[in-house]
Amino acid sequence: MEDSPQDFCSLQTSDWSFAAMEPKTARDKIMTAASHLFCNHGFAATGIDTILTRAGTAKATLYHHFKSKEDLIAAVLEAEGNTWRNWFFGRLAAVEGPARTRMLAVFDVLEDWFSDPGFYGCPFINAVAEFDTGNDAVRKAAEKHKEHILTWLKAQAIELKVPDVTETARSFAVLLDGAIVAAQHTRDPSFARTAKHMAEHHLDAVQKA
Amino acid sequence: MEDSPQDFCSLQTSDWSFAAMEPKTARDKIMTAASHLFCNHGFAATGIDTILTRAGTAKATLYHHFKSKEDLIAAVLEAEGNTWRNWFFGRLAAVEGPARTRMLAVFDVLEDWFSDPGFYGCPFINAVAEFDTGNDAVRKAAEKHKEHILTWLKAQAIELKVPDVTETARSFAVLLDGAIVAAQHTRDPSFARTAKHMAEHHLDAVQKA
DNA sequence: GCAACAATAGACAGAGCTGTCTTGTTTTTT
DNA sequence: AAAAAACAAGACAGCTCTGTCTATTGTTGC
Repeated sequence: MEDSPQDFCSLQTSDWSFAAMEPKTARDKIMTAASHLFCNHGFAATGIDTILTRAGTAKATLYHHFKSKEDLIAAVLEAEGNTWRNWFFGRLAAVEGPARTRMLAVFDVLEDWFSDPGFYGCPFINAVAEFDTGNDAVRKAAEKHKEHILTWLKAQAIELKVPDVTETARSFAVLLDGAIVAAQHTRDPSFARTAKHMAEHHLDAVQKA
Repeated sequence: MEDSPQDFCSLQTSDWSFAAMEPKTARDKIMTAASHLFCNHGFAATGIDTILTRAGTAKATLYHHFKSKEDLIAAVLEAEGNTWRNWFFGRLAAVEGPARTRMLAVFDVLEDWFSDPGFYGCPFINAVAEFDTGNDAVRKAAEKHKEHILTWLKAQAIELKVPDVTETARSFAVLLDGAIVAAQHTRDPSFARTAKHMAEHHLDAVQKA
């Protein structure tokens, strides 16, 4: 269970996670520690004291910034979502070429994500898996995250002039989730390429029609 | 948090879960209760006493049959896996027609699963999401489950004479995971059909080559 | 009938959990 | 320099958790 901060600090290159940012204020230190622990050991399994020890802060400080553990979980999820989406969409915005190329580049960026030694799957998928019916705030946060991704996908699909924009976005969403879970379970980043091939097949099929 | 057994008993028609079997021995009663609670509220969040109350058994009985909570979790996962695979592959074995039809029928059966009001996602995906690096036995159990599915998929792919059996099986696995997660998050069973369309596109693409 | 087993009921220990509170110190702002 | 905010350190209450243990009651096989 002991989880040395060292092996994590060696991953500081990973810029897709809030937990990789070097914290300045005590609030950031708490968020960073909580982010890492929640994502690697689960939300329920991570105690407040463990977070405090890792963050090197006092308990009163935590409860000064967050009114409860649930509140902290919500804050961590939101921060992780923001950081990840900035990273992900930023990478994609830099892709040159037509919409099809950019849309398929999704899976190249995914593969980079999967290849990071600190990859632990999608925090939202993991959170919903843990709480399921228990925590509605978590479900809503995950929903919002997925909505952001769907919106981006739809914008690309419109540019691509596919016949059914919504269905293409949904298809890509399924491939995204599937690749994430497969890569998380097997620790094999190449599932991103498997998903990419299917995305190509899908676009070929709907565009030639 | 209270979780009336009634609303669950109304789902006793769902035969894909161990938790839907009517228990006879005390051991079964514990397994059934644990199965339901673990899958609906998470593993860490479910206490032993909660399981005992639901099962209506004594604590000593639980620790007579299982040496620890971890042991119980392992047993529940194995039972859930067996029950689910029997149901899933049983349904598929009953499908008439060529291998392609049977392989695509995977997603029809999935949609039935997703449509069950008691659907909570895949226990193995949820378990790995919750424990991640924490519990190796859980990872191994999930691996074994995925291996069973991949084996079945490969057998179909061989019958279908696709050029790359392994890659087709991997592709279907990604679609499976993706559909499960998407359906779990949105509670929209039609993601199974989205996945099915992509599976068709994939088979079309690799078979015409 | 009797021995072996399975199950019940519940007290109990030891630990961990969340969250509150106090007291003092450091940092920032004005 | 003075006032205000942020933080550290840790005791504490109240609860829940896992797992053990004792004492007792059914149930089954021989």
